[in-house]
Amino acid sequence: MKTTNLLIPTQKEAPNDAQIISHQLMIRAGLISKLASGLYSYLPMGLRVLKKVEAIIREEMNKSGAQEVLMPVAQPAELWQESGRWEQYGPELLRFNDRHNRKFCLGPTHEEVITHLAAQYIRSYKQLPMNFYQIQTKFRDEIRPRFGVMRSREFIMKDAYSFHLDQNSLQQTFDVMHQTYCNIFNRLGLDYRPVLADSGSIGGDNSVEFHVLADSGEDAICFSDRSDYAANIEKVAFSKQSKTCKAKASEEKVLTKKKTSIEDVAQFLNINQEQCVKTLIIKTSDGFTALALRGDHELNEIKVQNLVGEFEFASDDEIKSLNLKKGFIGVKALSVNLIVDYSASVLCDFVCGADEWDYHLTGANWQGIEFNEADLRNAVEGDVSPDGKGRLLIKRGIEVGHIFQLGTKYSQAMKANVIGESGKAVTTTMGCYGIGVTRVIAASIEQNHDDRGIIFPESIAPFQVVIVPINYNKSTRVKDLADQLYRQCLDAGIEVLLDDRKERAGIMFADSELLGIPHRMVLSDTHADNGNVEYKARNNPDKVEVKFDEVLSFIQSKLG
RNA sequence: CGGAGUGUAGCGCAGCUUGGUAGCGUAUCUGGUUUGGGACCAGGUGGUCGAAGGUUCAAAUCCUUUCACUCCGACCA
Repeated sequence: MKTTNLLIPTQKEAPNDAQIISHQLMIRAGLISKLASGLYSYLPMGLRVLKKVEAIIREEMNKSGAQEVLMPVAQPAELWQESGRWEQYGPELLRFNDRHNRKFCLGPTHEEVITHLAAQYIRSYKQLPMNFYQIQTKFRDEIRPRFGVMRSREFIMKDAYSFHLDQNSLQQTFDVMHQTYCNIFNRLGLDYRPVLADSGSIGGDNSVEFHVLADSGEDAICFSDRSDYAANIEKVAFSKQSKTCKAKASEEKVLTKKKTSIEDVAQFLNINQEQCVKTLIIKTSDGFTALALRGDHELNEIKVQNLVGEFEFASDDEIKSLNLKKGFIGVKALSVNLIVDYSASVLCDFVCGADEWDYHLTGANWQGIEFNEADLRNAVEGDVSPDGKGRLLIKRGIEVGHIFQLGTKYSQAMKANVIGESGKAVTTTMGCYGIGVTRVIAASIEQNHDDRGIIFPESIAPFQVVIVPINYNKSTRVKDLADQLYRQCLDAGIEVLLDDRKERAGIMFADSELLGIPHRMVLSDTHADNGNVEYKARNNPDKVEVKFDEVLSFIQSKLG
C-alpha cells in the first residue's frame, strides 16, 4: 500500500492521559484513537496489527483441534439468570432493555451462551470432547479503565470453552491448550511465563495464567530461582513452619509515642520489621476477627476471603468499640478470634502493640494466647519457594492469557448433559481458555520499543517492509526505482508500504521508526549512482547497501 | 463508590490570583527557499475557553450546579 492512501495520523506528542509507553506509542503511531473512556477505534495501522495477532491465534487454535464459532455480544438476561450470574455480577455487567422492555446485557464473557449451545446440540458422550472458540468483542464496564487498550471497557478476546465427559478428558485438553498458548505467545514474539493462578470468582481448581513480563504490569509474579515454580503472588501458598527459636526475653512495655506504623516502631526501637507483629481487625459476616502478620508482610485479601468469606476492614469507630487502640493493637488484649499467619506464629521475643496508647511490648511471646494459624500473607522476595527448591524472585507481569478448569458449574446450572455409556445423563465437565487479543498488542509494545518508537516483531508488524524514497516527487530516477521495487515486493507477496508522500527524509524516517516496521529500504539519487539500495532493520542500527538487482532476494532472505 | 486533580485550536500548554480585544509551540493550508534525520521565511485557516445558571456595564477569569476525563484503592483477558 501507499502511504498517501492511508490514514496514519502520527504525532510528536502523546496526550497527557497516556501513562504507559505502549499507550503513548499506540496513540503517537496512529494505531488507535480514543472515543471515550475505555473505548478505542482501531485505525488502519492498528487494525492490521490486530488482524495479524488474530490470525496467529486462529491458526494455532485450529491446529489444536478447536472449532471456531461466533456468538452474539448482546445476550438475554434469561441465560444469566439461569447460571445465577445476573445477580452475582456487579455493575461491571452492562445491562439494558430492548424496545419490548426485555432485559439484555453486553457479554463480558460467553460461558452462558456456549453452555446453552452445548446443552442444545451435544447429546451423546460420543460427541465429546469438543472445544469451541471465538474471537469476539467483550464489554466489561470496568471501574477504572486505564492504560489505553491494556485495560479498556470494550476489548477483543479469544475465548474458548471445552466440554468433556470426565476430568481426565478435561485435563488432556487443558494440557493441549497450555501448549497451544505457548505456541501462540512464542509466535507473537513475547517474553512470557505461565504461572499458577487463583481462579477467582469463576471457580475451579487448576488455573494457569500467562504473563508477559514488563515493569508496567499490574500483577506481581513469583519465580523460584532454582526450579520451574512460578505463580501469581496471590496464589503463592505457604505452609506451616516449625518453630526454631525459643522465648528468652522477658516482656517489657516501652514508650513509643505516636509511632503507629511498623516502619516507625522498627526504626525507633532499632530492630528489623521482621521482628514485629502487626494486628489487623476485620469485619466478617460473623463479627470481628483479628489477623496477625509479621511486620514486613502484606495481607493477602484473597487468602483471607477463602478463609472467612467476604470481609472488610474494621473502621476506626469499630476498633474503638472493641476497646482497642489503633496503631497500638497487640495480641494480648483481644476479645475477638485471632488468626496468626504461619510466619508470625513462629516468632519469639517479638514486638507488638501494648493495647495502650503510645506503648508497645518488646520481648513478647505467644505463650498463653489462644489463636488459630493460617496462611494470610503475600509472598515477598527471598521467601523459600513453596516447592522447597530455591528462593522466590518477584517480577511484574501483564496477564495476557488464562486457562482454567471450570468443572460443572455452568453445565450443571444450564443442564448441559449428555447420555453416557451407561445410558444415563452425565453432566459435562468444562474448561475455559482466554487470551486478551487487544491487550497482547499493548503488551508486545511494552516489551519492544526504544526512544524512537515501536519495534514490532515481524509476526505482527503492520507491514513487513517500508520503502522510503528520498525526493520521490522530484527525482524521476528515484521514483522509477521505488515503484519498481514496490511492484517486485507486491508480486513476491511481501507486505510492503511505499512512502510516497512529499515529505523530507527525516519525517519519513521518524514515522517508519515510530510505527516499528521491521525492514526499511531507502532509495536515493546517491545510492542510485552506485546501483544500490540502503537497507536497515528496525532492531539494528547498522545500514547495509544492497545492489538493486539483488534487492528482492535480499529482502526475502531477511523475512522470517 | 471513596480520596486527589484536570477541562482553553487536532496534540502539548500559557492566560485565571488582581474581570476589560483569545494567546504560544506544534499540526494544518498558500507561496517561496531548502532536501539523508521531525527545515527556514512570509501569509492564512481553525476556539460558543467542558456545559448550564448566577454576580457584573463587562466573565476563560468570581460564585453555584452539572458533565467529562485522568491519577491512587477493590475487578480482570
